[in-house]
Amino acid sequence: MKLSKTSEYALRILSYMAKDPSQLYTAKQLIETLHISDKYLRQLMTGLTKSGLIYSIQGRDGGYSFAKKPTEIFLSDIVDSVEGMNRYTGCILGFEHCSDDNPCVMHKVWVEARKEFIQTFTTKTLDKLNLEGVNKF
Amino acid sequence: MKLSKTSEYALRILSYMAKDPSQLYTAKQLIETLHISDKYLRQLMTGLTKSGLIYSIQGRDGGYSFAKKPTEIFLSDIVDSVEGMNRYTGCILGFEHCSDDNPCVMHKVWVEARKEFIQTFTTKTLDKLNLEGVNKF
DNA sequence: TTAATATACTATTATAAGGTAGCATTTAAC
DNA sequence: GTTAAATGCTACCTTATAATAGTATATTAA
Ligand code: SF4
Ligand code: SF4
Repeated sequence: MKLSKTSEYALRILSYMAKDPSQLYTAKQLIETLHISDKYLRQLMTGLTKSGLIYSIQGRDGGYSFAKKPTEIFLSDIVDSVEGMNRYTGCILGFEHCSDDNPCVMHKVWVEARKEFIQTFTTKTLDKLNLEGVNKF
Repeated sequence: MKLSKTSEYALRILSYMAKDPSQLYTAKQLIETLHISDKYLRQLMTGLTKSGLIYSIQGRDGGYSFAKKPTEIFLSDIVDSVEGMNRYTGCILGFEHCSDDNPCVMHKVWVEARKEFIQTFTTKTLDKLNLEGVNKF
């Protein structure tokens, strides 16, 4: 139930941007606000750009802004675009080949807990987050 | 929603042992059955022994067996004994200081999903796993 | 008492994730 | 054009996790 730093960063960045989705954000601004290391954030932003969630404008007065509306971006899209959601939705015991037909001892117990997790990430879009009145990113 | 290898191993080992809880298992036997690397498994077993979930008998004809009954071992006890459950129950965005009073934008959404996860690990004991008819460890 | 077969301990190595550095490229203002 | 300010790329470094190696210790059977 822990995400990688990479996914943490991506969620923090995009949820911050979602507060004012039409704005153009520079890397510098994001770094100072979110305290994420410079080059690592830029790598992530390039990735998010390539996957089509945001677009980037190079050159002077450049920056990043949403390519899709926050209402169209599911939390799972964000994780998918930086590392792949299947890293978290797969088997809790690390087995490769799993199914309801050939389960391990934990399957039943695990599937129940996982359901809620997957549900949350695949049905909640960025705008559904508690963006109003919160300033913690 | 992914556990470390360390926790994966601990769960696999103990759930395997729980099929026949009175038996004494040698490290060799566990390694061959579960395909976990030799020395790493032994380190884990030593840790599980020190935390009181199992006991070890040294010397010839030695091995490991349960110190507590599977009915008394919660899944969270297992994770706790090898690395600490708080690694998974903390903040999904990685913040240190969090509360319902000072939440981030994801808190509400996150807490719902986390609830089920914590519930599962803190209320299910080893014997509640699907031990019958399953041979995948 | 000796040999065989276990676990315990500690130091080292390997791998993957996260973070850094430097330079290239793009664009707008002047 | 030149310069300033932004993103893009690639190679390298650091840290934490996982895996391994070697040796010490414990116990039992012959
Ligand atoms: S059966 Fe389910 S819980 Fe067990 S290893 Fe497969 S996916 Fe994981
Ligand atoms: S408010 Fe909740 S979700 Fe947000 S950082 Fe804190 S614990 Fe995590």
